Amino acid sequence: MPDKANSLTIGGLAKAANVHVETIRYYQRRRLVPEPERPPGGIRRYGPADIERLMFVKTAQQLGFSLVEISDLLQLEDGAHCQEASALAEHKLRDVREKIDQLGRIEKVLGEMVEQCHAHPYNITCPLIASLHEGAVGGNDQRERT
Amino acid sequence: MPDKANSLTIGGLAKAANVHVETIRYYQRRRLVPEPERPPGGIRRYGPADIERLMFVKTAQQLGFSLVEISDLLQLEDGAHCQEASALAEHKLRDVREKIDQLGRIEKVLGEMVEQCHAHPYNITCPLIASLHEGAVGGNDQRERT
DNA sequence: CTTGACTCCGTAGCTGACTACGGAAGTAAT
DNA sequence: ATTACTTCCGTAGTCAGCTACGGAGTCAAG
Ligand SMILES: [Zn+2]
Ligand SMILES: [Zn+2]
Ligand SMILES: [Zn+2]
Ligand SMILES: [Zn+2]
Repeated sequence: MPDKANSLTIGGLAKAANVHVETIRYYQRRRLVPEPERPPGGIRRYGPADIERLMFVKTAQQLGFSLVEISDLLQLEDGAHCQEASALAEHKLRDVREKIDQLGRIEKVLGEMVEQCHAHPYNITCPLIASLHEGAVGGNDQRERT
Repeated sequence: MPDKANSLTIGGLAKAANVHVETIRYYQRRRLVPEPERPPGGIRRYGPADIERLMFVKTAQQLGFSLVEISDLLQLEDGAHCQEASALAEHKLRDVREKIDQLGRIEKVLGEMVEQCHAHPYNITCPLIASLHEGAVGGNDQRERT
């Protein structure tokens, strides 16, 4: 019964998964989603499995995985490679926590700057601008790779 | 006495401000830093003011300002445009807080996934992978412009 | 006066995740 | 059967913020 199940054209699939057609094609080129055979001179059809796959990608992406990392995750899709999957997820978790820390520092500095700015008397130099001259944020610079 | 004050070549300036030479040139092209005149057929010289300016840019950048926003800030460098400067900073502060919120949500989901993964019995499908299939993160999607 | 480091300048490449464009061919509705 | 929408496919462009390359000119030391 693949006739009624795989009934979507790429446009329908795009709507169903809430992505653009070009995004699907892009994912196909990157081998993130499979590209079904096409009946010679005809049009490819897609079904629920393809929708699911696209949503997997999008969900992982919202969790901060890059497309490269997502194709790694897809290698583990059988659910049997718990070890590797959780290693990836833990790594991401560390990354996310680092970002939160850094942003917290930034928030503090920016918040103080804004506060000073609101508090300062009318005719002296704006302390917000002044603190940009002084150098403000402490914290790690280098971005990690992968 | 500009002779001894403006004594750095672009390489020295780069070292003093801890950026790459090419970055300085790039900033010059973007008009973020001034490009001093060059004695015909000679070499440009830089001084402390140029170091300061570069550090201003780098500091603002660490606070999450884009180069475009930084050139806006530089328009306000006289310290007299308190209103506009604090508006920019407050906007950034909102952006930073939004990012922190979103990352917090992600941290929660990822953390739960990892935990489940560590807890699940040995021979069933890894729940981490399973939750990627279900769709996980709630929260705003659309990225703002500017 | 040669060597070697550095400057100047323009242009091109990189990363990541798309987005746009253009022409041909298939498909659906009237 | 004509029109209008899609699909297919490849290539190229976008955004930010650099980074690399290559050839010519300049400068200071030895
Ligand atoms: Zn102020
Ligand atoms: Zn990482
Ligand atoms: Zn698991
Ligand atoms: Zn904003």
